[in-house]
Amino acid sequence: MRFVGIDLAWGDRNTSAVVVLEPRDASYETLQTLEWHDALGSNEEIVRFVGSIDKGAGLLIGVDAPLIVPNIHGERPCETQLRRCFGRYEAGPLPVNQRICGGRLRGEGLLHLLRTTLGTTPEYRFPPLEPTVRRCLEVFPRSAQCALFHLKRSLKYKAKSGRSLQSRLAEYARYATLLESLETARPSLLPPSWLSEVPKRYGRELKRYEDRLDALLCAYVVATYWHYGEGEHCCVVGDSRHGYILTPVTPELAICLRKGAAQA
DNA sequence: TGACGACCCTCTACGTTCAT
DNA sequence: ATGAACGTAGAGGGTCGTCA
Repeated sequence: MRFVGIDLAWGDRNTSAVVVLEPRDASYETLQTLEWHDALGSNEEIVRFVGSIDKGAGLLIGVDAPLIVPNIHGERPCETQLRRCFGRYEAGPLPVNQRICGGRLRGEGLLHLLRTTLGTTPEYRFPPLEPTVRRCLEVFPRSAQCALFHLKRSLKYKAKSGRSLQSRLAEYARYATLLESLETARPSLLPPSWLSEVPKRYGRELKRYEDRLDALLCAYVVATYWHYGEGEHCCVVGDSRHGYILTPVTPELAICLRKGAAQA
């Protein structure tokens, strides 16, 4: 079984990062980093890289990018629902529609390529601990951070006007420390060696480090989902037809999301 | 109740810095 | 002097929280 996290750039100009996790032993309780790449270009390049670590058995991929976007205008129902519960944590998702993306949605292209090349489908329903499952699911790191690390507000490490480099570097260090703390979680994540090496200045290196952190978190999220399935640890918001987002949850967030689903 | 700011992420355009 | 690389500002859609 292998778990892949992809931080997918929306456009072609920026690079994407991929982190691959594998269970350390047959107990599946501890995950270790098998492989990573933080400067991948096209979808073809990404699929080639994922294909290079695929053993043909179980493969679960988590992508930080919209994969199913049928709506022309407005936002997807899963985004509305997610914002209602995560908005107070300043972790609401970006509304996505075909108009914003100019009708050219990179995630859909990647999903298609992964399906035809590696046989991973976007169907999110499968029994936990199924060792031969091959799926590709949309995940959202910002909500995952709030739920996994019990944050009151999302981490502010993204470049934004008025945000100093110093404050961003502090948030990166915090993010890295929080990811390291997953060593004592279930499943346990052995921190990769690069995790504590936060770049000290602006530039490509910092951007790629950021992508790697998000890709690592995406991989961990799908691994958690594989372990527990949908329930008190993880929720799938939305559906395969209108688009969905997989996110870890706290018990309070699970109640909020269930309430939202009942109203929808 | 309405207005406003903040937030999510990426892109484009433009200005600045650095190497050749 | 020139071009490449990089940083910054603002736009885009929709919702939530705060304040008047």
